[in-house]
Amino acid sequence: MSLNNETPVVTRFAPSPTGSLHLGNARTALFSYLWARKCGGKFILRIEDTDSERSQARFRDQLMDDMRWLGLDWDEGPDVGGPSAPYSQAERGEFYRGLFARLAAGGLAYPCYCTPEELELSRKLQRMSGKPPRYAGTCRGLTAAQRAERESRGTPSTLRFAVPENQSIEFTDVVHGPQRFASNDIGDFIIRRENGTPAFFFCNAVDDSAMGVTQVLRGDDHLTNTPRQLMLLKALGMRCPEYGHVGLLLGEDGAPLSKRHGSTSAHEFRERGFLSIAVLNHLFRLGHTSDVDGWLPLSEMPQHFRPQHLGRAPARFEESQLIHWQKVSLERLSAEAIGAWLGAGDSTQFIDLVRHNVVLPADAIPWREVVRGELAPLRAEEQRIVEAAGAEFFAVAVEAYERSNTDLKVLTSILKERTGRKGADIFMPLRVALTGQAHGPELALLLKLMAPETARRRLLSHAKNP
RNA sequence: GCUCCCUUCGUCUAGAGGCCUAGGACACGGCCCUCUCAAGGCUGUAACACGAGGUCGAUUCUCGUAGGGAGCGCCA
Repeated sequence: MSLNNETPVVTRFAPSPTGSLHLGNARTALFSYLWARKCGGKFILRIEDTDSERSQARFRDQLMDDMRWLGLDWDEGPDVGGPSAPYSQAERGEFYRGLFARLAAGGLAYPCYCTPEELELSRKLQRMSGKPPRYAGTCRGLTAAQRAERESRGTPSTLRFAVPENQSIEFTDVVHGPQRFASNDIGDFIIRRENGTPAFFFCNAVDDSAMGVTQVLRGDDHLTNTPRQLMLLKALGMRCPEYGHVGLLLGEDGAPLSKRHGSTSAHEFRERGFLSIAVLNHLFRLGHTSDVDGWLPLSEMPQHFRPQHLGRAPARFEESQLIHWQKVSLERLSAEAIGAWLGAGDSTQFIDLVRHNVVLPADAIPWREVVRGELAPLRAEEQRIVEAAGAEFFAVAVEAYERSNTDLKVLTSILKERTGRKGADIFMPLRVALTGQAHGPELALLLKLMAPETARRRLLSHAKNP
């Protein structure tokens, strides 16, 4: 139904500010954003900062900054506000308290006085006897008197949701299709921690519902958690959103994308100089197939986003593909934009010269050195090219250069005439001697940009016999 | 251990019983262009995890097997 534009689509991205924006999260954020934009719906940003130990303001700020960098702007969120404010869970305590009271009053949740140590032990025992490590229900059957007794002693407690017995929870996942789980496989879970803060299963579900979210796109790792949230919303009589679980993002070795794979956060790619639109184009096709193969600007992605073509299988992130989109994206930039991207105040000629030989800003550094700095010692391969040409060749080259007025055409035609050589036999030794490398931007322009004494010195250094 | 999910070229994937001698993109190789690289054009190598079952016919349906992953947390 949502695919037919019948209901207004409201999607959200709900990160917890405990680190920088992971690529996998950036991808689900992109998909959620695109879904909302495709349907003319709303995209909400909600900060899940209930874990005060790990949540940090600087992470939240960086998260929002990186989202903006990607261009994924939100209609409602902690900074822009909206009808469901506040959008930081740390500020929604009052809302949660009301729901906790309702659940407790209705006998749908109960206080649990078990200590973490007891729970740990219980889990260990269950695991050892080959059973799923679930909450044993110790405190579920406590009488009012027993509870009162513990309360009077000041025993700390959590609040657990009383999972209904013998129920079958069914739902249709947007990407996985029909799902069915048995409530008996699910233990009573904590919805309020000892310190009074709400736990993920709870606040995540009730906020989605309360904020009017219609489509929740998230990682596959939440699929088996979904029945919990569905039961919770049902117990509260709240509307359930539709859920879609996207395959996880893996590293090149097939293991979940983690630090040891190198860059894993949007921020790291940003800092290395990847363009946001390159990252977006790559993410757009990881676990999603569009009806177009080519590069798309963000503004055109919504119309080519197809929720029904979201992938179930986990996808590997390969940097070589990102680099492809980076190259394509770079080609679309003006010289001014490339200059700003390089960030070194380069001349227009220099920018035009190197822009097709550069993937990241750092790649321009060697060419800057070629033009106005020092050459690194030649590597074996380049050394061979120079030696094959011979000292005599460079002696002629120095003379030719003096008469060429930095014009490569003149220089090569003199060399051609004097040495009888042609083509690559002339160009390659010159390229290597002048730039130190066998590959690179157009030599004629490079020569123009070089200081005359630099070029002269480089040619001369090969003109003498060792 | 229990529950659930996943499995097409190296990678991202198309494919929803005959259109598939399995298509595209990236990467890789070759050719053309060219001083080189890049770009561009042409072109090549390369995949349905395995086994049964149903069907006239299976990449597509069913069931197993194997491999991978997730969940079972006072993390989200």
